[in-house]
Amino acid sequence: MTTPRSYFARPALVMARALLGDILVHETPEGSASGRIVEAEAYREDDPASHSYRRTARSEIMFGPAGYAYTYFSYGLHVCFNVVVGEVGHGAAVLIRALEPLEGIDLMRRRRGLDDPRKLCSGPAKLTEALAIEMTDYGADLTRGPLRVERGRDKDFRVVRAPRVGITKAAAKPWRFYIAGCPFISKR
DNA sequence: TGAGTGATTGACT
DNA sequence: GTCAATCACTCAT
Repeated sequence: MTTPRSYFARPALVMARALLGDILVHETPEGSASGRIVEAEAYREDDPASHSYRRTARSEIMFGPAGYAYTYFSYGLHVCFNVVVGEVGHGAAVLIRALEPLEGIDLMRRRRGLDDPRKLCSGPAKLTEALAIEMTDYGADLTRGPLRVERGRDKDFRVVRAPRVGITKAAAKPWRFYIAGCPFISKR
């Protein structure tokens, strides 16, 4: 299954909400793992909290075509995963913060060293570990291929809009979206 | 060339 | 609630 690039070429705030209920899949030699996106945050170039606030080598990919992976290394030990969104020339992306594990749960358990499904993907650096997403996935095409986003069928849920998590700049902007009542979102 | 910073997590008090 | 781990990136010398 593939997802058209045009799906991703919409503004960050629209996409942060639209991606909820979609499925993130990663197929590796160890097996396939996937999860339903239940929490996401929007980042834009006019936003001091965004890596694209300054256009640099690292953030350049956010200004290119939508539907590619932007991964970054955080706090010296974590990888976080973003979906590049919006029109070419706009530095926009959506940070995927939490998944509801669907496929390959035993594989995720092994990678995370945990049993509780609620803790496997309930944070931006947790889901990358569970799905084995690494810096080598920087720039991966998410419309097709081993690491991809598939459109979800069930979108029958209520969405909560709230301030983003863990940032110091522009912390008041309510650009975090998550599925109401979902037990798989990150806390705080 | 080097210091400060950070879209985090997990262990410990 | 507090704090260490640990490094790529950014900006200032």
